[in-house]
Amino acid sequence: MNSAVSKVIRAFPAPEGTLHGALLDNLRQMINQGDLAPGIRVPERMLCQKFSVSRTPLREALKVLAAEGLVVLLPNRGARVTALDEAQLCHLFEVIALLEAEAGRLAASRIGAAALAEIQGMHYRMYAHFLRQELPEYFALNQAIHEAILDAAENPVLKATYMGLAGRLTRARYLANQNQPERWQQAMDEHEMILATLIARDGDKLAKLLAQHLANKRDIILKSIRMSSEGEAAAPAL
Amino acid sequence: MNSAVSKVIRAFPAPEGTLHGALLDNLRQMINQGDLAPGIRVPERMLCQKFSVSRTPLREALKVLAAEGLVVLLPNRGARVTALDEAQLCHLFEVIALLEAEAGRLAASRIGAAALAEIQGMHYRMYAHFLRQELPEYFALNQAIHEAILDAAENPVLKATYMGLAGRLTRARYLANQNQPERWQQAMDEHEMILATLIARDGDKLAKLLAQHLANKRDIILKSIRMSSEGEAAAPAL
DNA sequence: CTCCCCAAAAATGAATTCATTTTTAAACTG
DNA sequence: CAGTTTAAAAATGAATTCATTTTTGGGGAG
Repeated sequence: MNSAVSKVIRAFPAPEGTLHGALLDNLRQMINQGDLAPGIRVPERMLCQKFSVSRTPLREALKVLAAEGLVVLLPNRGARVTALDEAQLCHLFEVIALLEAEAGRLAASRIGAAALAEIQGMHYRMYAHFLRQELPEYFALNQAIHEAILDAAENPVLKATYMGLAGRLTRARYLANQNQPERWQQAMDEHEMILATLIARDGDKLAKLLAQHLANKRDIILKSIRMSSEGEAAAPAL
Repeated sequence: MNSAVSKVIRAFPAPEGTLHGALLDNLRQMINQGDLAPGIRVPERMLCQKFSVSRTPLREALKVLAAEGLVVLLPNRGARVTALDEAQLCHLFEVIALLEAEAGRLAASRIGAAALAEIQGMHYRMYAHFLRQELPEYFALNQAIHEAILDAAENPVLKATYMGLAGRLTRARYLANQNQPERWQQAMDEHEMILATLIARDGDKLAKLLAQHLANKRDIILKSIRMSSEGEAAAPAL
């Protein structure tokens, strides 16, 4: 039922039965939840102890995360979580908006009745969580709906690319949701429009709505960053 | 001078002084040149011998290539180069065209005089190589020009995303160029139009031209695939 | 002759070990 | 006492080693 909640964002699925695959999931989660602060050095030993594995699979996982842009590897100086400054965030959103708008356009013409019903169902469940102000559940379904639109576009490359970039935003988006609950109602309204337009199969309008939805999200995140870095001296990185 | 020739397509630059970084370059080149045929198993030992390294850095490099989609890793069963079938190729082009069209739109408004002159210079050098029918040099400058447009868009995320996807096409594009020289003239004409439109700073028109340019490239590659897999029984993979 | 089963060989996944680089911290100098 | 130098400690990069899985090839049953 709530299987969408535990879904992991990943462009290319790693083998399930391997340690480095499991490590990828865990490290992603740690980064997204903020357990690994951006910018600070991440000692391999510590992570090895935490996950009870040797350095070999851990280092493989770090290489993959680096290839995805979630961490940066400095030669002989370890890995650190990528810090997202405002400029990079805007760049990320510029591309993500492009991809999701195109996905909406494609989805409007390609989506089938079953997938449409599925999205509708998720939408109403999300609405219920919104009414009860249950943020984690709302957040998960929100992501699931956007994913479903990407699925409906029926272009695996488009989806994988989107997932890879969206994964880099997960942490920022979650923080913004926590910091700016007053924007919640507006986001919910936008989702109502998005669903209606998808049902109407108006691809161009849907593309515009999704792009605007993301632009709003971006502004919220930017405001949230500026808020949280108010007292700190010139450290507006996330 | 001809530094563009040796340029490597890579979304996130790997550390230079490390073995696994150098291995990434070498493996990419081998894949793009067809030294590693798609679909067949790639024994680690063989590659270790070839590059005179142990399996540790090699396996790290393979994990990264897998994350990028250039190879697939089957648990306990090794790595193999990803085979691009027609459907995946179309999906790739759909996304790449989207990205490059947007890059063109952005570049038209953001590019500076110096960068524009640089592109013009590359264009004329490319034309010279076209006249002399020097495919490798033409090919390298062609890529460099498309890269320069991405640079001019001034969005590092857009460029990195584009580079990652374009890298997966390098092999196919090179093969198509070899197989279909008669299309060369048309591609050259299209580049003339693209340059003129960039100089005129007509973003919308440039976006359309680039999308069309890529659509034509896609058709050439598809035709080339169908040609080369004529006799073979249902093996239209690249 | 074909198919199936099983043992030997080879390949992969991961831990350990070794070498080099970086970090640290204390001692020394001015 | 501040700043520099340097030696010890720690961390990273890579090779080696070990365990498990898969592949392969031969022998036997039908």
